[in-house]
Amino acid sequence: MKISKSFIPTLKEVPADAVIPSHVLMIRSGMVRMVSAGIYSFLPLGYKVIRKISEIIREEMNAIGGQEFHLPALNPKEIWEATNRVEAFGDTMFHIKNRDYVLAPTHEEIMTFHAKGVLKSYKDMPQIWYQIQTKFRNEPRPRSGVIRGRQFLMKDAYSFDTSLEGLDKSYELHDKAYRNIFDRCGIKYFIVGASSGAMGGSKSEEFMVQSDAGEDTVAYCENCGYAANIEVAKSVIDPVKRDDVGKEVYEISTPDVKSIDELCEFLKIDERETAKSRIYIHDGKPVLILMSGNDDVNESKLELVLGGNVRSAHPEELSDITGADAGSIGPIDFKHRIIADLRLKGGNNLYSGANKNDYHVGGIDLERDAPKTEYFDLRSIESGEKCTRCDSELAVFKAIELGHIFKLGTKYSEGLGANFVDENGEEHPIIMGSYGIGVERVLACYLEQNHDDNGIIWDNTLAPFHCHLIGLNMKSELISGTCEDIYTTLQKKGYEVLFDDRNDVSAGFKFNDADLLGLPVQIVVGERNLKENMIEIKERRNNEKQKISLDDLYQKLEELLK
RNA sequence: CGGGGCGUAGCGUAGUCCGGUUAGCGCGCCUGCUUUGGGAGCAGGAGGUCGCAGGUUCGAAUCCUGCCGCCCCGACCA
Repeated sequence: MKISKSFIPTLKEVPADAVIPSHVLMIRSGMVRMVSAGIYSFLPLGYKVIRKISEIIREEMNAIGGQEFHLPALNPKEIWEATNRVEAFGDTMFHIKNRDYVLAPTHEEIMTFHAKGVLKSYKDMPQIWYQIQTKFRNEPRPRSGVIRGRQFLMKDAYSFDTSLEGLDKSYELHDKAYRNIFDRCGIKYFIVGASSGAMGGSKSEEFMVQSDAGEDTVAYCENCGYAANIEVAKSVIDPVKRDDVGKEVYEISTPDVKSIDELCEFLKIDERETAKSRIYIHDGKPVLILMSGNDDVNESKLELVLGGNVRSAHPEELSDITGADAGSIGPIDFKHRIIADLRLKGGNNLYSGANKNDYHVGGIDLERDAPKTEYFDLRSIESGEKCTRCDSELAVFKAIELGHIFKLGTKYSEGLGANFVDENGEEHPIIMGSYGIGVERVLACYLEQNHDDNGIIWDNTLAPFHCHLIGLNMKSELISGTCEDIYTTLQKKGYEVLFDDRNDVSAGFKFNDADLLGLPVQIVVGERNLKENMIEIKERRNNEKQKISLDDLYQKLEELLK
């Protein structure tokens, strides 16, 4: 491709709206342009990369027996009503105004619709069906460029099996395929066990990439590979101490002391000697949550313990429930359920609120003074805490979800009546799995991990072109003639070449554009070297330049672009 | 949906507080000449409903009201 004839609108300046590196680079290198919040056009260069990623996905999916579909984005609403997901998605689903259609945010329903009545016998399975298509979700806040859009490209696959063992096998196949895909794309990722949320089903794993632009927080142990979403992550519990001599409960006047920090300051004690109380409402009933010191309640863990949704009590509800306002609430004589973090188990001589404004109590022994207290893991873990598996230090950081594999079960086959008949003539719902990859996220994550101050650093696998041929002064016939020869020869040899043949652009401009676009190898043809029949070759990954003979070019390229 | 910021030429921005020439600058774009190993030089040129709609005023990019859009934080997130 000759740059003089192509549409690759690079930008020298950083666009005001782009914040994270991948977004900046995609815009600056002319891969995408935004049309509206969370809605992007892929320009030729960006689309070339998307196609390369898609092709890798396709190859790996086909290798495990996947068959590609092309499905409608426009779906009759009633199919989605059969599985109750119009309600489940709520405002996240786009609705068509002048007909009862919705824009598909994913494709479980449509795939199941096609399975119904066709996968009739156990002999018809297993099957793996997939598609690589655009999905639509009315995200309240699109962000980070293509990482969270209202319209995005997703590969999703569905497996159909007759037994849980069969599902296990399909799941394992996808797990392997996903590792191959991300490995081939050159992305550094890790795998997190996760809850499957609104998708339903049991086991699921997320393929994650560490990034400050991520929307999930995860804990990761580099030593043993333990990885978990912060919502469920565990660390070794460091319990509060238990003194040999237990005091009796006594009341302390603590005027204007509200926070744990103020209490510690006032009494000259350590925060580990305190038990913080938070009131939550669950099923309309108040529950007192006790945490050590300033530890925060992890509401996801709390919901797992209690089952169903919880909310923290409104300030005006507190005194009805406890007799005191926030800052003076505690477990002693509390009339409702008490749940404490495991850290507090066995602790004594603790300080907490007195359920009377401006008073606290000391000398609390939870086992003695609040014997009905239940103990659970309720706190969010932090970086530096010990891994429960190997006692190494855990890291807690943000991550982007690239892919997600679920064991769905029968939610959709039951909802839509997709049944099969087994060996004994009995009818059962098909057992399904669901497996997604955010295709644009693969691109964004790759860029997050592979760039420097000057621009992108492509590997040969995903690079939109293999090499960047730069003719420095195209008005020189020697240079332009040589470049044309190289260009033609390289193409004949099967390389994808981007040829900067512009004759009105200075050398520095071309170099900087080349670094920005980041193709793996730059071939620089300039008058100075060409006089000696030499050209320069630069590897973008390490910016190493070498002067080589024109005759050695093709062999050198073969080495570099293996 | 809550908090904060922003909206001026294709891109990046000054001017807005304190209303008053022809809305300024850099990049990019067009023409010509020169230039070609790290974002060239000179000369000339084009390009603006100052987000939209009302209002105040002799006069509005600037003040007031409403709306829209975009970014960041939070809530939400298969």
